Amino acid sequence: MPRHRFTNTRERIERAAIQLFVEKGVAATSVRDVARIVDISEGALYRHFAGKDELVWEIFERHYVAFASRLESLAAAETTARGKLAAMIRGFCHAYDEDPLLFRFLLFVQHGQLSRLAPGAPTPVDAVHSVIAQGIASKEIPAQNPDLATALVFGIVLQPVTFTAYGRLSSSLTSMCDRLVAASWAAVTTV
Amino acid sequence: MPRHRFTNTRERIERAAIQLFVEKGVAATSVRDVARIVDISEGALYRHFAGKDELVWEIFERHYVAFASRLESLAAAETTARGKLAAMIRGFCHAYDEDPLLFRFLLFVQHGQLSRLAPGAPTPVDAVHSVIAQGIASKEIPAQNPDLATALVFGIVLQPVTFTAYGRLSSSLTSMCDRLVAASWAAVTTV
Amino acid sequence: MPRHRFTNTRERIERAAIQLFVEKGVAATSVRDVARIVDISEGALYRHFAGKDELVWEIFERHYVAFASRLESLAAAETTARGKLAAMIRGFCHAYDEDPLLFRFLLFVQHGQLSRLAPGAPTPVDAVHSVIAQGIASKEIPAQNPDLATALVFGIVLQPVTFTAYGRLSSSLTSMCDRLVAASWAAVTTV
Amino acid sequence: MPRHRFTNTRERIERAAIQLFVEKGVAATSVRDVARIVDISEGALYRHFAGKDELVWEIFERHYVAFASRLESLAAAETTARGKLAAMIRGFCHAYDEDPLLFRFLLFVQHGQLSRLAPGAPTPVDAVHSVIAQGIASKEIPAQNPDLATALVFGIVLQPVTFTAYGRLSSSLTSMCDRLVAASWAAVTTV
DNA sequence: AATGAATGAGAATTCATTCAT
DNA sequence: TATGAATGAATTCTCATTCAT
Repeated sequence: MPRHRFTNTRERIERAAIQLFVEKGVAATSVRDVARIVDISEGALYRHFAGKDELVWEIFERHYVAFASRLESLAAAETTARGKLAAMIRGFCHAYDEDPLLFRFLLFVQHGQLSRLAPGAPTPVDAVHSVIAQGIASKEIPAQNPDLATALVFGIVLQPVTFTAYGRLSSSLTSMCDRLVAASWAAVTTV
Repeated sequence: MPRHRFTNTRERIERAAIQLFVEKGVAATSVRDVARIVDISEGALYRHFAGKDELVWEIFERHYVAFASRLESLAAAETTARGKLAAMIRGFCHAYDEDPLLFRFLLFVQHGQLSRLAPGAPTPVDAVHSVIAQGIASKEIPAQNPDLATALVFGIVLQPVTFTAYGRLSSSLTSMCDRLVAASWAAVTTV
Repeated sequence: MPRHRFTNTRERIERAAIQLFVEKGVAATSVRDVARIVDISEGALYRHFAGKDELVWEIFERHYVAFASRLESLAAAETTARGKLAAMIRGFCHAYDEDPLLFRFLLFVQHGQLSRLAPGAPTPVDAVHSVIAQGIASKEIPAQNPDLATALVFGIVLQPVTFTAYGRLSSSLTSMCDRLVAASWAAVTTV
Repeated sequence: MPRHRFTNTRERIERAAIQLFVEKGVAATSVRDVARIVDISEGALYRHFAGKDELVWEIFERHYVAFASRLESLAAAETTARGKLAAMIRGFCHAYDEDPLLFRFLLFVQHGQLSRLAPGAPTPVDAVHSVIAQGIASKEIPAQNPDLATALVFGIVLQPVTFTAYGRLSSSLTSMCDRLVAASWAAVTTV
């Protein structure tokens, strides 16, 4: 049975991969597992991706950079530090709710992939860090270690994702978004 | 090399395993890797641990439960919700600074191990959750979802560990401890 | 060496396996041994069989059940107990002479495999037992324990196979077939 | 804890080994399995036997030769071919009933051990073969291939042991002894 | 005699990847 | 593009055996 032209095989591979990588972890997911879900042969997968590592990397890179850019745009549309931070956190929440699997993929997989990013490539951490640093410079945020402040914001936003994955929280992040904004601002301004 | 008597092979295996599991991840660490560092044969390792899974599990279980108990003791020695929470966060910081590798091992490995814990076994999450729930009951902490509040505290405390692992923060957690306590309390009381 | 198309690797694996299993025993035959004879890599073997156990089982099951059915057909074509028994014994002899290796494989391997057979699956023992029980019911065979009678027949027919394997008898069973029939009948009717 | 002098460790090892070898097969039984049952260390076992192969061989050789001699004595005490044969078959039955595990050990293990026997060593097969050959010479038994006749007798006597192992027959061989004698004689004299 | 840690060879199995078709 | 047989290296684990104590 020849597969038709205009297939979306590549997308189906990415989707299956994301799912398995999140469910079982990258190392525990074999190329065979992915091929089986997509219902193609293992060999066929190599027509679309150079290898397993590339599969992980290509999915990661594209979405990670896009997400970072999106965060930067959201921040750029606001004028105050608090507004920028709130917009970014809302961006996190929406991104998670739009595609929880993808979000968790990016979260869990980054450990192994960050080192491959181009040196100047924008990252969500940079985006938040930059807003906080500017807020400190403009005195909107009290003087402090901007890296630690960034860590606090990331912790506040991402830990609920982890808790959700474990079933300790119900699933929508958007519904907690205001709380996360408030908590982040409180954490960052309480020195 | 003495063949036995006064040998501490088991401890050396645990130490090597923790190091490699943190550096490369459990899946990417082979039994051979561990044996090579300890400078014993692969087969010898199986005299001390029933298998790779057991190796991970035994190290995890012992320290995880011990840490949870320690947190509970620290909280029990305090009377107010804030005091309990502060004591526990200090407990986290000290635990990390005492043995950063072990702490990160527990942090990164828990995903796969939590399901093996005995049903009633105490966990750090339970310890913090319990203090927060009591604080809400006693009005020391405003009414709110205690699970979300717990997530906020964990995010605030653990994300700096992650940032430290990536070199984005300098290494001592104790030095930031007061800040983490303040940020946690602010996050939890700002609803 | 063509990589595939019109390949009969699976059959070659089965053949090599039967030979080695008979020569050295299942436990003493490694997957590597089999792969070496077939001249493929060990890994390649797993494309055709899920594992060593499955290799043994699949070969056993197919031929064992087929042989049992064949015996049943042979018996069904006869009318008297003696005729049925004779036909079955002839069936044994022909089966052995057709493919002595396969026959010995079935004989030596059954110990470990019988428990995996589907509960109602026909077996050669059942086939013979059934004929004997009917013969006793119809008074063609004197009243006696039909299990013991079945054992006698099996012993008479199979022991020559064992002796042949040890070189104590020359190889064709068919040539002794009439004798085995006569001996079986004598053993079964002498109470 | 030093074990006492006058131990019977060696006997206990043999007993455990026989049991495991019969239950699981020689190849599937590890030295560790044996040591565990005897409750000694693996190393200690090597004080009593040079190795696993020797363990099998020493148990086999002693009992096999003893049994063959016993059969020869039993035959020697009789004068007629039928009497000798009957005595030997009774010997088989008693040997089995006295120690079914040991009997089955000898039966199942001989395949791998017979080649190690000293060239002239007496075997049960030789004993029976010799009686039958003499019976043919003396016309007590009709002219025929004495090897085939020996096979018939062995089949008739040993197959019930196999059936017993599978639970298809109840356990005492002695109770069927007369029947086995009659069947054997019938099989051997019906040419 | 006995222990138990250690070895080293080898077992079964998995897996990313290649390649003829 | 797609297939699927094949590879070869690596992985987990077992086991008979040795040896210092």
